[in-house]
Amino acid sequence: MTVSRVLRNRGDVSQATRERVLEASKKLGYVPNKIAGALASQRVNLVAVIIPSMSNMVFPEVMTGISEVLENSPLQPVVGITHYRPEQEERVLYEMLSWRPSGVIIAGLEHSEASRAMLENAGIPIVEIMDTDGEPIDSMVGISHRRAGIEMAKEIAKAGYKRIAFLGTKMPLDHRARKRFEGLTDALAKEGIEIADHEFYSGGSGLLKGRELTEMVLKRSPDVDFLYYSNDMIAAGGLLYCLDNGIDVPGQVGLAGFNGIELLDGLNPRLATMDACRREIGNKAAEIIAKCTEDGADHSGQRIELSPRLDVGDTLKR
Amino acid sequence: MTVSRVLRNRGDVSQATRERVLEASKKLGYVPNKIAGALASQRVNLVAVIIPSMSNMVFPEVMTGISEVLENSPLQPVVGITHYRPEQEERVLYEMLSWRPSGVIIAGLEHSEASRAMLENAGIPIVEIMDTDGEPIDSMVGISHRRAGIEMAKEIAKAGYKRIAFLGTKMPLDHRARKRFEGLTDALAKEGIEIADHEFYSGGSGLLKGRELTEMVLKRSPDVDFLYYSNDMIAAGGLLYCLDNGIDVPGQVGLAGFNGIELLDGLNPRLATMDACRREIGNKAAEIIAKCTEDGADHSGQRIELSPRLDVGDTLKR
DNA sequence: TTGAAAGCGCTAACAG
DNA sequence: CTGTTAGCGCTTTCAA
Repeated sequence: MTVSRVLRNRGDVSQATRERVLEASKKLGYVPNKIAGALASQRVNLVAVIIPSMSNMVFPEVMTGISEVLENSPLQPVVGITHYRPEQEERVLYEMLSWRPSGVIIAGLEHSEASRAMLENAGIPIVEIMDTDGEPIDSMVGISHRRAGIEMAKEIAKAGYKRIAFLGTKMPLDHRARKRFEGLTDALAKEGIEIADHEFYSGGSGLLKGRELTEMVLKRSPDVDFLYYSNDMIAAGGLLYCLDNGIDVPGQVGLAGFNGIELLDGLNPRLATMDACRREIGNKAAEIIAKCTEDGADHSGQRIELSPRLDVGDTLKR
Repeated sequence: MTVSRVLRNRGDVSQATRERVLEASKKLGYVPNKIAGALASQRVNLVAVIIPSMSNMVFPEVMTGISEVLENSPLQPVVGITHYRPEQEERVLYEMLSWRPSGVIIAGLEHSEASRAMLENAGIPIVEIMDTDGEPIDSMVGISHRRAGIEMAKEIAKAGYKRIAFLGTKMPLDHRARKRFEGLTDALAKEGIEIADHEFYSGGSGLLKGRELTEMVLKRSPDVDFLYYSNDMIAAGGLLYCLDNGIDVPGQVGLAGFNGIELLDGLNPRLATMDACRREIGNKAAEIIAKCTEDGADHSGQRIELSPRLDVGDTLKR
């Protein structure tokens, strides 16, 4: 009835009735039922955001980026966590899609067959984020992790390091770390360098984990002269380990992380790292969805590749 | 019809038809419409989680705690971010409530009048988390930040520090930091000690911010012998600053943070801190909501106060 | 400018 | 065990 028109401020309501309605609804503490609204209008102002984890600092920042732009729109993000498990991704996706969101932002390009099918048939804008090494279902925005690995390899080789070790998360889980590893390996191979050692771990990433991994590798392969970590937090742990043990950084051993975590900016020496453009990825992804719902036009199939900035810091010789 | 029964595995369906339905729905890629379902059943398996921020490590951990228990239930968390702004909280809350969630978990005990009213009239279980210094609307689970401040003050006084400075977030925003500050101040007063200096900041907390604040305070008040920070990240920055500048910790200056962030476990020396029980708070809060929706019984009005564990680490004399 | 009526796609209660 | 029917609280369309 008229009430509905007032509350959604659709025109064609006289000032008098409008005020009457507003007053009454305030007095009754009326909160509209979006469920009924959504059902009737076939429109839901929700965007599903599906990410692997919330506890490693990178996804909270992506979320911040998404929220930033969605706050200037009627859209609201709803997050689902997959814990890097494809079955979980499938479940969460199914759950989310059954709410008929206006769009979905999902991390990664690798999905189970069922997940792909759901995404393809959802009939809403899909943005796959973080990674651009592969074919998106619809749009994608991210960086090339392969290229990130390659660039880092070039920098390491240029600095003259020869015995390089990789320390990172267990591979089957984290496709992006894997791609960086592959990029690194391939690019080093071109320089005639083979990975001297590697160590994979599972579980949370903290300074302590970084220390442990570093100690393990350095004890096992004392001749290693460069440590490439899959994230900044364990790299920072490694750095602290080296400092504590009188290892000259970057002279004796060079170090690099990944992500460009702002939190760690105050480290001394400054860690070599590569900014993964997390917030920007969130911004762009949200913008794509927002545009689609605003004008209803087709903004699908966008491919936005951002360029991670390499920061050599003080832990990589020049 | 029967399809609905199969998909919700309500009994009373023969094996034969059940399989037929399942097969058909899979082939058609059928995803049920929860909106319609929710409207019809007057039940929505969503729990609204309203928190101030996602970028400071504490709330992601609370979220993890919440997800952990909700994963074993039909419930799904939906997060809203307030950026520590009451108006934003009001907006987000209104938005969330209009989806008629099964419960709400909201950070803090301080809310605008409008927010309180909404919460009180929502007719669903409300759990206010993080803080127990005050009166909850319904249930609450958290720690007493006031007491945390008091305990830290006692420890500091016991260690013989006399010139204590507080470094933390700007007050009007963060009630919990304020309560710790007040607890600290009051307890120190009892020992005849007055806060020697304080410095408030706004914006993100990182190592760099910790360094800057610490430098500022130490230059301004060179006689300060203890620095109490409102979070571990800036405390860690302060610690690095002291180490870099040849300040003896904890001899010349003692340091303590707050939160007990696992990420920082590998710091050397180990930071004195207090575990804020973030994950456990998430667990308990989610459990309350889950119980309510499971048995429909009244589990309201619970008050769960957890005890933060003090860890003196190596940056507080003993 | 306002009111009335017809669904949106499901669930719940009941009848077969 | 299975089919039918009547809403859930809105939006939309159409008539007044």
